[in-house]
Amino acid sequence: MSEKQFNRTLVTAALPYANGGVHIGHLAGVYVPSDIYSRYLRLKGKDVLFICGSDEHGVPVTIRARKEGCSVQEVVDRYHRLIKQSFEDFGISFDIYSRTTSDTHRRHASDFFRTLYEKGEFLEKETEQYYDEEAKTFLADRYITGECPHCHSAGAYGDQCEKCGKDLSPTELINPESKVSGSKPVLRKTKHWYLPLDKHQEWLQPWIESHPEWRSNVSGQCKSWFDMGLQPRAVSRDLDWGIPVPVEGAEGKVLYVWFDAPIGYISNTKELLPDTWEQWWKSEDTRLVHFIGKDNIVFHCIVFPAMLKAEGSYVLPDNVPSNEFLNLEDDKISTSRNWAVWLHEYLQDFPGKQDVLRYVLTANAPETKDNNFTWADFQARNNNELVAVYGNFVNRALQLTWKYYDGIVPPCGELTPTDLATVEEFKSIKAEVERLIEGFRFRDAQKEAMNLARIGNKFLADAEPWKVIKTDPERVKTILHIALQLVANLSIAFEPFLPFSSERLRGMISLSSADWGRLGSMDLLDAGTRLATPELLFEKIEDAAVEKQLNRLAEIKKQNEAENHRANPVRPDIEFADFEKLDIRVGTILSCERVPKMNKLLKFSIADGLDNRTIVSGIARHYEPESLVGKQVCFIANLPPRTFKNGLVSEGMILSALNADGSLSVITPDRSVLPGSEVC
RNA sequence: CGCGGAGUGGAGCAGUUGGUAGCUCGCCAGGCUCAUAACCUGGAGGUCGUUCGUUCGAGUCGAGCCUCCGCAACCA
Repeated sequence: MSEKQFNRTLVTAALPYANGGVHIGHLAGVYVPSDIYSRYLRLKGKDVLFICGSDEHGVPVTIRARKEGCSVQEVVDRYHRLIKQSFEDFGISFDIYSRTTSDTHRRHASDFFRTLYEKGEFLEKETEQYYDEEAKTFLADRYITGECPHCHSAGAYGDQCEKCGKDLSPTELINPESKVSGSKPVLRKTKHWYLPLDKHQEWLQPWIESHPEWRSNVSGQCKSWFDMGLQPRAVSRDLDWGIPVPVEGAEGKVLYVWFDAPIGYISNTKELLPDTWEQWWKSEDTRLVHFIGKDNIVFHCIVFPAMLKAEGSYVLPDNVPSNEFLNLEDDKISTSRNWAVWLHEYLQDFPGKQDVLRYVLTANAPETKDNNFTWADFQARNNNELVAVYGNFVNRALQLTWKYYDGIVPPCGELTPTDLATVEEFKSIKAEVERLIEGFRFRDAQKEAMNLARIGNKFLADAEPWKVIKTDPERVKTILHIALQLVANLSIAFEPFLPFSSERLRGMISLSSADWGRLGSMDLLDAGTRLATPELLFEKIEDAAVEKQLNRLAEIKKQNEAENHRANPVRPDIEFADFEKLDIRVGTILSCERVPKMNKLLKFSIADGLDNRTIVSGIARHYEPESLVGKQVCFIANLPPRTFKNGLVSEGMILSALNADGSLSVITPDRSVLPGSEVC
C-alpha cells in the first residue's frame, strides 16, 4: 500500500446498542483504546474527530419494550441517557455522542438508501418468512423456537440448535413457536432489498489484502468470508421500529439495523458539523479508523465498505483495529445474565477512580486474544503499579522538594554522566510511545509510559538525595530538578491514558498544559516555579472494596442459577410396560477410583447383593472418588455391558441428577437399604 | 473433517522479517529509608499445547492431532 498523506483523522467507536448499559468488555474492546488514540492525536495537534452514538433500532429493543410494557422510545431513551452519561463521566472524549433516532440520522440514512436504490445497487427478492399473527410481526430466526430436526431436542432456535450445534433455517423446525407471543407462526411472502456483496467481492478482497498492517484477527476473519464466497445480504426488515424504507411499496418495512447503524457515524458527524462534515467523509486525505470488537468485523470490513463504495462518494476505512473479548472472572461477559461490571455502577462504587479502570483495562486489553478481568488483578495493578510505581515516584519527588526547598523547583546545575544517561533514557520513550500508539498497540504504549516512572524511581534510588543533602546540598538541587522534570513528563506521557490523573498532577506541579511535542524535554518546569501542595495521585484499594465486588458477582451467579433454570419439557408418554422393563437397583459403593487418561470417568465396584459389579460413570468432574466409597447409589442393572476404548467394561449406569449449572449429583436412597434392593 | 483467532515460567501478557526465551505482578534473598511497608539490586521458576517435518539452527515456517474463544436478525 502506498504511503498516503492524511490531513485529518476520523475516529469512530462502535455504536453501543441501547438495550443495556456499557460494561468493561465494551470499554476494553472499543472505547478506551479509541479514546486513547483520539486524545493522543489531539495532543499532537492533529485534526481529529471522535464520533459515536447509540444504536437504537433493531429487534431486541422492541422485544424489551414489549416485555416491560412500555414504548420502544422509552427504552432507547433510558439507555441512551445512561450510556451517554457514563461515557461522559468516564472521560471518553467523543466530539459527539448522538443517536440513530435523531432527525439528522433518519434523514441521512434514508437518503443513503435511496441513493443506492436509484443507482440500482440493490437486488429485490421475494421470500417466505415466518409471521407471528398475534404479535403482528415477522420473526427473526432467533425468535422462533421448535424441535430440532436433527437431534429432536426441544428449544432449538431458528438459526441453530444449541444442543447438537447444527445450523438450521426456521422452516426446518418441527412445531415452530414464536418466542415473542408463544403462538404458532405462519409463512408469509415478503419482499426485501439485498446488497449484492458477491458483486463487491472482486474489489473488497484485493482492497483488504492491500492492508497487511491490519490485525491478523481482522484480515483472517475477512479472508474466511471471502473463501466462503460473499452472498447478497438483505438490508431491509419487516418491522415497525426503525427507519422506513424510502421506496414505493415498502410499507411496514424498515432499514436493517446493520444498514442504518454504521451510517450513524456519518450522520453524527453531519449533526456536529452541518457545513463541513463532507470534508471528513469524502476527501481522500481523511484517514478513517473504526474501533470495534471482534463480533463486528464483517460489518465494518465488508458490509459497510460495500455500502460506501456503492454510494460512491465516501472514503473507505484505513484501518479497523478490532479487539478480542474480555472475560470477567473466567466467565464470558453477558448482558442477559448480568455477568458484567457495568460502567455506571463502577463510577458509583469507585468515585474518582476512572483512571484506575482505564489503566487496568489498557494494561490487560484483549488486543491479540481473549483476556480475563479479575478484581484481584484490578486491585494488584492499582496497588502495585499505579500507587507503588507511578504515584509513589511523584510523591517522593514532591515530598523531597517540599522538605528541602519549600516547594520551589530548584535550579539545575551541572549534569553528571548518570544524569545524562537518565535524561537520554526518558527522551527515547516519546518515540516509542508514539510508534506503539500509532500501531494501535495501546497496552505496550502504556507500559512504556510507565517505564518513565520506573526510570524515576531508579534515578532517585541511585542518586540518594536524602544522603547527599548532608554532604553536597548543591548537588541535591540538580537531582530534584531532574526528578521534577521527569514528573512533569509523566503528566504528559499519561495524558492520553489517564487524563484525570494527568490533569491533577499538572495542578500539583503548576504545569499549565500538556504539550505532547515537549515530551522528553528537560525544561518543562522552570527553576523557581512554586509547586502546589502535594496530594496522593493514587490511593490503595483495600481488600474490602474488592470483596464487595466479588460478593456481588457471587450473588448474581446464584440468582442466575435459580432464575434461569427452567426444567426441560416432559418427554412423550410411555407405556407402563416400558417402565417395568427397567431394572433400577440400589448398590453400595465398595471402591471407587479414577480411570487413567480418562478425565471424566470414575470406576466403581458396586455391591449389588449378587456377585458385585463394575460400573464406569462419567462423573469424575463432580466427585472425588474417596468421598463416594460406602455410599449407596441407584443404578440401572439390566443395561447391556458397555466396553470403553481401553477395554474397561461397565455393567450398568449410575443415576444422577443434572443440575442447572451442569453439575451432577448421584441419587442416594433416603435410608440405607440392602444392596440389590429394587427401585419401584 | 465448515471458517477465523489463540494455547509461552505460579498469575496476566510480549515475542515484528527463524539464530542463546522476555515484560509486569507474585515468590525468595539482600540493600535503602525520601516515599502510600512504597523504592532499588540480585535470585529461583518455562523441554514455548502435542506429534512429525523443513533447516546448520524454530516459540517463530509446514502438516496432523488436542484444548479454549468467536463466527451475519441478544452481546465489544
